[in-house]
Amino acid sequence: MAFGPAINQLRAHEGQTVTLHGWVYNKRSSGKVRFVILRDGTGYLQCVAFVKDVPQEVFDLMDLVSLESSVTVTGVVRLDQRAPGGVELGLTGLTLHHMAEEYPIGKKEHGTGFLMENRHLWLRSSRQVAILRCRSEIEQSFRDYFYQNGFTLLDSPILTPAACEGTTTLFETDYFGEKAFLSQSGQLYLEPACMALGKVYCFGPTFRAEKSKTRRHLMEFWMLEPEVAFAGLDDVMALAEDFLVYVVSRVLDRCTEELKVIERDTAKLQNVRKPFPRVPYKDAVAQLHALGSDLRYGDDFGGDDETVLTQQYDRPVMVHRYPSAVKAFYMEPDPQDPGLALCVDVLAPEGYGEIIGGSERIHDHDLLLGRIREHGLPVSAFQWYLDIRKYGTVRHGGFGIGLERTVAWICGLPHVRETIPYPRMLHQLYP
RNA sequence: UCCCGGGUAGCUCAGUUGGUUAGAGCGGGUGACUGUUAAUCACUAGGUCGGGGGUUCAAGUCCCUCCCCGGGAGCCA
Repeated sequence: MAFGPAINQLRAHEGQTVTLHGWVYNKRSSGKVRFVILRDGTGYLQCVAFVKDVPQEVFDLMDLVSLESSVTVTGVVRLDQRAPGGVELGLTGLTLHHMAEEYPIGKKEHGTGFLMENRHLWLRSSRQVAILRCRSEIEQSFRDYFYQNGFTLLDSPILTPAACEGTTTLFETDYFGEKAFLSQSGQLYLEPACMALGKVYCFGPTFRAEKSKTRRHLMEFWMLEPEVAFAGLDDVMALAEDFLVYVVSRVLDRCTEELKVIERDTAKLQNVRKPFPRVPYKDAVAQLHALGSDLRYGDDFGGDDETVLTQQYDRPVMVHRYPSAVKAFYMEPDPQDPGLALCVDVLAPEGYGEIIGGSERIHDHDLLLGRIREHGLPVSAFQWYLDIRKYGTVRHGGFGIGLERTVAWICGLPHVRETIPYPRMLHQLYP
């Protein structure tokens, strides 16, 4: 099948007769003149015909054709101020591929429950198209940044024998009679790999069986994790900062139209420049106390605390050196204060919360062995992980960034469910 | 698991102190209209008021219970 120009390229074809394929987005009529709005995935095109200008069967079909029917239109491209977008098609031919049944999603408002049940159709709406284009651009920029900065992509396994971090809930599956779990992080596999390749990253789906039911949680989400040999906490923070600045500027540069459709206030994204504030945990706690929080020193931040704290800044905030007790077992203790971990959480502005968590990893064999025992983890299962500390161990570190939370923040969305084509949420596995 | 808020037409919702035959907008159908912009206008079809039980002369409305959905907490990206 020969494809004509895309709707968003039509302006260059003024005066020409073109043929386009798409779906009927809307239709209107006024007696002897009829309008069919065509949608092709790149834009919307008003197609116009007067009764005297086209064969009767074409004019009739313009009225009979149902919303979302698939059609091919032929006509002359012309500029007209009255057309949405300023370009329209003087329709001469209309052929029907399939007459759609009554379309469930109307032009008026719908509830999110109904839209989620019809996610496969909801994807066709202009807002969802714009969001998914932004996601695609963000995902591409994730890969491009690390490719351009000398990292090697290292795919980590999805089926794993045990909890990477021990405690949190995992999806269990059967592996020829043995228990296997869907991965919740590739980090433990990246640490050995960075000793082979220097700078590595992985990017893939991640699974958490936590029964979380909030606007920030999915059971299945995409996470990118870099890991760098010879890197300390300051290097990890600098990397996270440089990376986020790149991603945001890339979206501002290439997704202008999409951000307009979503009605994102891009002024807030323009602020995402170096340097990001680096706030020690203990200073953040003091700051929150001054703002009225009853957070206890030693506790991790709650959702409200994160929101209040990030509202004090116009760009992402890097909170570092949390108490070791609330962080993962593999994090290097701060030599200045061994009760603290050399870790960082990057909190997105506007109340979007944690999008990055990273740290310097323990590189001393005996210290790590002690931590594994303290956490009640089976030493034998972690032998390969401990091995790295026996053969030329070095300081190293990295972070993980959640794609969906990043998309939600950059697009200014109230809920992560719109950032992924088919969200997997608590009690929702359909469509 | 816990705490809130919901469930009425295909969709989004209203429904007073418990009181006659349960309403609107959108969508569907029929018709009108030569430049519509979520077109407009007229007419029309469309309901097990989430399920079960109870109180009452009378329940969409009050009580009990179960189911489902949404938001939040914990946990996390």
